[in-house]
Amino acid sequence: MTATPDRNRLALPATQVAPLLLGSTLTHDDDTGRVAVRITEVEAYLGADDPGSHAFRGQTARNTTMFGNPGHLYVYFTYGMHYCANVVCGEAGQATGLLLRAGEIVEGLDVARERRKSPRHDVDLARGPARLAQALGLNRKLDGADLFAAPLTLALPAAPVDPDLVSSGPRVGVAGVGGGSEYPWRYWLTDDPTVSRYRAAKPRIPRTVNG
DNA sequence: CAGTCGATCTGCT
DNA sequence: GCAGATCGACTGA
Repeated sequence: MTATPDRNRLALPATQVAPLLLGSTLTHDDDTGRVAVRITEVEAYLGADDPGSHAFRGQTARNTTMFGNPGHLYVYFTYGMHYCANVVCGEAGQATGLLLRAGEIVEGLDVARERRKSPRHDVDLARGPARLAQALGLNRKLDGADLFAAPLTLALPAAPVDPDLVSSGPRVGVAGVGGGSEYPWRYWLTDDPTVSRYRAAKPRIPRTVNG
């Protein structure tokens, strides 16, 4: 390896970093346990110009981390009960990042099972962004944390995986502009069993008031 | 397997 | 007030 730190390899728009992050390993090691996940699915968000991004409407208290330096973890709380985690990419201010959508538990299987009681199959432990965050024990306290320092370790592969093994398609859960095939910004390892099942983003139908 | 729905925080209107 | 980068439980085939 050259002297180029892995952090600098993240200082590009998320769509360019995506193939590099697939196959990488993220480890979280604290007093509640040590779990490592091999990333198999990510979703790119491109900052102020991306209607599907949290950064689209500018910087807020929640998304400040996205506007910072690459190589940090952006953790947000959503739907009243779930955490999701992004790897911040690009240069400071660009607010581009990769949502970690799915992975394979490669270390700390027992700890991951303890954190995620419901699934009957280990393949479901980190299948989906909120599940992955829960299996790794990620929460708002880790928002802004350095991915290359304790308690986190991000290990990038020496070289990106073979492009033939990578598939891409529309993002999940992003409705309207930015949710169609116009933006195929979801990337996954083809045929990997831990990749989350695709669900088309559908606008919710409001309940009728008069029941 | 596909469709539906509740849980309930955060930011914007 | 309301929609959202979701999940798990439930329903009907």
